Amino acid sequence: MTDPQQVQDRKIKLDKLRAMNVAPYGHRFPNVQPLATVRASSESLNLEPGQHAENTTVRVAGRVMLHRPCGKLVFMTIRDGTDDLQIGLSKAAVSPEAFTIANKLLNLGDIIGVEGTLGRTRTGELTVWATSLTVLCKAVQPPPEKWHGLKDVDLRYRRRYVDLFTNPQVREVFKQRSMIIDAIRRCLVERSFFEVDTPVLQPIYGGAAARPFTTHHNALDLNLFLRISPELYLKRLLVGGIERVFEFARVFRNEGIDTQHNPEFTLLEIYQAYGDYHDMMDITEAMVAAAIERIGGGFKRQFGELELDFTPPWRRATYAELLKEYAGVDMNDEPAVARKAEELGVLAKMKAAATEFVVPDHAILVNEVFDAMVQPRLIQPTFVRDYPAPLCPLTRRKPDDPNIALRFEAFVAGCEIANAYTELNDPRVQEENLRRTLAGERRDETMAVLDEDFVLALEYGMPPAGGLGVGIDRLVMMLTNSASIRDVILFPLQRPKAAIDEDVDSV
RNA sequence: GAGGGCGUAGCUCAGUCGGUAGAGCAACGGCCUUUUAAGCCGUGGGUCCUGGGUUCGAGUCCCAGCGCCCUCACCA
Repeated sequence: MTDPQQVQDRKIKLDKLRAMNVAPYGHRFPNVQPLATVRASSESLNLEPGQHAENTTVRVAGRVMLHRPCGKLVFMTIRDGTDDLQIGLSKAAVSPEAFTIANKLLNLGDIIGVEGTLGRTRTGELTVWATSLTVLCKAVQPPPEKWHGLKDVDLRYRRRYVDLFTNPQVREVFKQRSMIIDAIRRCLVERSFFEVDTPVLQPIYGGAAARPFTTHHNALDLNLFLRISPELYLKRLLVGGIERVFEFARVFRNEGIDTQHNPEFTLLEIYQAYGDYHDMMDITEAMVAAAIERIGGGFKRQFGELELDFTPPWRRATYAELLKEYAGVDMNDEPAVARKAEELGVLAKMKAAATEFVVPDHAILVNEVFDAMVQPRLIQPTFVRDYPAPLCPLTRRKPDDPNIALRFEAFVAGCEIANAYTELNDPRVQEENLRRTLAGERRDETMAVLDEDFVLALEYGMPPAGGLGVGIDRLVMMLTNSASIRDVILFPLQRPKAAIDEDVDSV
């Protein structure tokens, strides 16, 4: 396939540079100052418009975003990871080669290094007046349009590198993502939590209800799963005496993709020995507060049309209270729940979806009513605790009420961002629960099996503990006002284009 | 899985009733010493997502497919 005309033009310039003995792909360019630093430090110079400070040598580097040749002057705007800054290059002040390069051989998207002095133009624009110019990288692909940037959503994800250097607000979201994760990590370390890495490749998967990805190890001739959760390994570490443990776990779930689900995502899991789910609520609030303090913008934040208020403490309510409040029914009033479900058309919907329809029991109906009437209205950060036990078969029951599970979920903007339990540590009960759950699962090629080593670990003794999972991507969405999970994941999964598919097949 | 929308130059987008494929930016050549999405003069650039069909004639209408987005469903 022949190159587009603009790529050909740029390759011609590449050859012209080489003919001038100029390396189009440069090397080390030491001692550069970030553009934001240059801008900040220029304040103290109090430069007047038109003024030029001869004794202020700076070295900067960046990508050419705008290029304005103007006779015997060339103005450029370059961008680095911190800021944009204008470069001015006068024919009288640089070598003839440098002027030719700047005037004729540079294109938008090239990366250059500049040494020069600081000044302001007549209109007051801070400018590095170049004394020398170094080509650091000639770009052969043209960047997107300078005003609108890269808009095509598909291309933005497939070529995130272009998205990042053309759309600064995208870079800002990922910078905030990094700061959020760092703030959470520090918050946990400060509380004596211990960060670990547990296996991604697992011979037996567990810890959540989700379909896994499968893979294979050649040397061991072993089928493996990509983890759907780190839970069973982190609990082994509780047995091992790591009493406060966490992992930022990349997990993989072989399920649908939408604005809140990506096949791989980051799940923070935390376990605290001798604690329970109340401790996990405190930690959730503390982590989110630390994250917000780091990225700034305050506890009251815009999310789409909504204004969210993350000021701790968040509302803590029981499942039953919220059901009463939003659906107007008593959780234990079976006829009332059934009537409500009927009103909502839940049964009809379930009949339409199910292959073999089984009359749902009370807990299922409660759950349907909750999902339809309560969850979408949990806009402000809310902890929902004490779930109906049948909905959480693996969870410890409330000591004085076996119908209640010691679990909470945190919702923001109607979206689940955290899930926590007072963990079960009786190996016999845990094993029974696991077996019962597995028996109820549909048989297929990726069927879950009982992790007997996990049960063995519990038999050695796991301290009572609180456990928490936080959907980091969703939390980042909320805090950065991003509508789609793909906007907070650098390289979300996209179906490859046909040509790429062929390449894979031919290998 | 169902419904809806989108796919045209490197990028952002127009394209009327079916009648020779358009603009801005970018690119190329020229002019210009204070520009700010610089300006002026000139030039080149198209698998109109793919494949069929209807038609004298299809970017436009029909069918099928591919990719992406949205809503719903599924999935915790």
